[in-house]
Amino acid sequence: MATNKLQNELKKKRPFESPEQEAALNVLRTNDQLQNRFLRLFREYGVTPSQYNILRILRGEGKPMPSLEIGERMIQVVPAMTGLIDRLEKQSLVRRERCLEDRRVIYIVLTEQGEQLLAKLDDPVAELHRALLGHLSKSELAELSRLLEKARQKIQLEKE
Amino acid sequence: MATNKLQNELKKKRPFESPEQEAALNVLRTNDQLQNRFLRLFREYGVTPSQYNILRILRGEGKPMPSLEIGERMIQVVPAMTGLIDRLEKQSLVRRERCLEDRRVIYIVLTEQGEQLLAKLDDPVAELHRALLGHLSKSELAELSRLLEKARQKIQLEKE
DNA sequence: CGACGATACTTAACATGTAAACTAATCGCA
DNA sequence: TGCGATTAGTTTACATGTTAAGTATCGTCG
Repeated sequence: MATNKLQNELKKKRPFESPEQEAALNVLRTNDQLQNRFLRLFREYGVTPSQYNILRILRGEGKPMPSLEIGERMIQVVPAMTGLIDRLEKQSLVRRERCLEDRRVIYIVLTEQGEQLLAKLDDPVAELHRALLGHLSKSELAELSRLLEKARQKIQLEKE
Repeated sequence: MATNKLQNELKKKRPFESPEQEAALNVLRTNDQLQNRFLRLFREYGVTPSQYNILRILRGEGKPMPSLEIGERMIQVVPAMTGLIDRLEKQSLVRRERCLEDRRVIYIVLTEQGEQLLAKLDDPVAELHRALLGHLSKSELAELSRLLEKARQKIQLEKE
């Protein structure tokens, strides 16, 4: 075929220079659309995707964590954490607690309100995942995850 | 197996709730890492990924375009375009030109400097794509693109 | 021809992400 | 002991993306 879907979606006049570039743009575009949908869902509950991510990480860990450690599990660079935590604290979804043994460290504690918000979001989030990606078969989803994981291998290595 | 790669990467203690969620997080994480690498490359040349994207769209079109039309080809919402164009204009990579027939419309024109910057970036960009994704076979890349395109079908339908 | 709605774009206010520079506390080791 | 390097976190400055509201221009219909 002379043109393909993404090319058409982007109204590109020329074909892609390489399958690598096409795949990279597909990742970018799919991510943008997914993020956009979750952004809207989270907004109904007063949080942003990043804020939700932090709450999820805290719940997953099951106990307070230093903010840098949370940052490591996200893609984010350190300074972004400060403001993010500031806003979560303002909503009383987390609490800062200085570590007594090492006074440089500040633990982030998930509050009761934070737990409750997460609980309220569990079903809508799972449902949105299904609504957006449920038309792919289990084996397609598994293959997609496999390919994306393989894609990241090289990227991470180069990261140093 | 009890755990998988992404689960491990995220230091998650519990498995994913669904293959849909796992795939969505894989898209997110892969995108972040890809974007991060391109961010660094573009920065060496004084532009950001969004700015580069605009220049590419202009070159692809081959003639000046209204800024809203450029915005449509990106994921972006309208107001972001103004600042983006402002900064490109400050670097003399594009130029604003008011349309004489319809004075509401402002055409964005790729300048000679813009063309030159794009030309300088062509090789490094292609090379980075290969460096980051070249370890996937052609058929894997094709399958990845196919799955991502299929993933977007539902997302787009659900839009607005 | 003149007001009203639509269209193209801008402005403002805010959340996020990046880099660079800073502060405070701890560690290592002479 | 005590000084320099390291580590945790904050601040600042700026680019980007979002929503809501504003401005200018155009088209149309009464």
